[in-house]
Amino acid sequence: MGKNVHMQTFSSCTVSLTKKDFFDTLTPAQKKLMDDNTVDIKYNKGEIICKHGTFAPYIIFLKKGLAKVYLEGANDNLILKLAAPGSLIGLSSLSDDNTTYHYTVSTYLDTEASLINIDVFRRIIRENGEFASSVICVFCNNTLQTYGRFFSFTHKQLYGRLADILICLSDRIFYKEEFSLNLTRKELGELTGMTTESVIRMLKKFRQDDLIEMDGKKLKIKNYELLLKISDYG
Amino acid sequence: MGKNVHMQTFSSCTVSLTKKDFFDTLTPAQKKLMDDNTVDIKYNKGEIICKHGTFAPYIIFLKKGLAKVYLEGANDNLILKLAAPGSLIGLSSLSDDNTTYHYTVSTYLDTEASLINIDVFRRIIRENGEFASSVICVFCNNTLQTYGRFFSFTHKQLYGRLADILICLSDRIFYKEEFSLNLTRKELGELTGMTTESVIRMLKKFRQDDLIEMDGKKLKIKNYELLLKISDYG
DNA sequence: ACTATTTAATGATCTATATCATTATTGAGA
DNA sequence: TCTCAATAATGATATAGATCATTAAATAGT
Repeated sequence: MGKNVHMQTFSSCTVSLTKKDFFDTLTPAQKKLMDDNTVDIKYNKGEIICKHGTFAPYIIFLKKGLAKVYLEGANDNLILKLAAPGSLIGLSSLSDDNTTYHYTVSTYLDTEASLINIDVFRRIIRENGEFASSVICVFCNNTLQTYGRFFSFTHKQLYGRLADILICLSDRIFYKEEFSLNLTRKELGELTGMTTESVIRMLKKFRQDDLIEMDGKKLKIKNYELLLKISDYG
Repeated sequence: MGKNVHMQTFSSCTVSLTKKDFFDTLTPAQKKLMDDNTVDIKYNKGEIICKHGTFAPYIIFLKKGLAKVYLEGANDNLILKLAAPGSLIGLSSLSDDNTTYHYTVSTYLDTEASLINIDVFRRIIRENGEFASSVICVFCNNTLQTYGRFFSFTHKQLYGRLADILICLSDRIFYKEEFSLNLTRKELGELTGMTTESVIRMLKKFRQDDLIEMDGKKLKIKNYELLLKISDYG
């Protein structure tokens, strides 16, 4: 009976699950208002969508592709999360007193995004309680995810963190156990908080232990269960 | 000209600044509704206010005292933040599909809290856009703080993290440079993600370098500027 | 006031992971 | 097809910080 709530449930997975019905709470008038104040933009792989510290004129809704949300350090970045289609980016700029972007976002793949005027977004939050609740829901999910990631980073070691990410990529981004890895080892390192060299070594270990199979950019998870156990164990 | 936005601005400080006017957006009727569905409770030092995984009937508003919000690990905890008077706790349980507390909260000092019925809280969010915006604002601040902390944990070493916390205690909790340290070394360790022994060693180092002065539970910051530099440098 | 328990302090080791140095491989542009 | 730059791979070494072991001091309970 009941679900066992335990630290083991924390994962450093970085992707919130998609909310398809996010804009369904809008009235037709609000929908129109938003549409009139939104532009759709296509980005090539590797382009920057928004830059930490710049003024935030939009909330960004990711329609297609894949992006990383990160903090820039002196030498290395800290990836806060991967943004898959359905993600809202820039919500933390909704605060009235802090209207800049609080992270940099750039694309991994060719990406399409809707840029929604932030003042209109704010106005609709004030007008429409259901919509406001949805936004709060997104914040809740982001918060939980960040906490889980935080726990992983402080309590798991490299094996566990890398296992986390592989599971995350499989479960939440590519939706299958075999996928083409578009991330470099360096980027995997940024996602897991380890050096490139360590990523390489850990991946090798995983391959030797028959947990995964790699061929060029193709990666296949061979022993999902054990990988999950490694993620849990730390 | 302009403010230089840089990673150095990240701190592992754990306290959001107080929002005094949080409930000012409520109409008299909403204020009454909330009051009728709120109980005020006093907790002794060391008591648990809410436990990770239990159902969340309340949003907790901290009126007096000091509490820690943390995740329980097998051996050690991860303190997510310190809650000073003015803090709202349990907001992440507002999400409709996840109505449990996502962390444990216990008190450091004798503490007073208002427990606000969560359904009433939800209802008022839907009814009152201004209030919803304020809640979103709190989420924004929490998010920023968590990101900063995350950055510190992954990019700074022990010196920097301990410096962060001392500055935080001074600036945001006690509001002066000399204060009585109510936290044990173990708790400081949980706040900074290091072992008790390391806290002790770092504190000793700080004392030797004439950054701080300690006498029993009294702690005095002697060289605030340099401490800040250490926090920045990492 | 006296024991028992918790907390603090300190030194000696150990280890996970970073750092450094080098070579191999891949991919992109001319 | 060749060249240059980026990425990947691998071994050797260094180190921050954890872990372990012990003693000292402080706090609490009887």
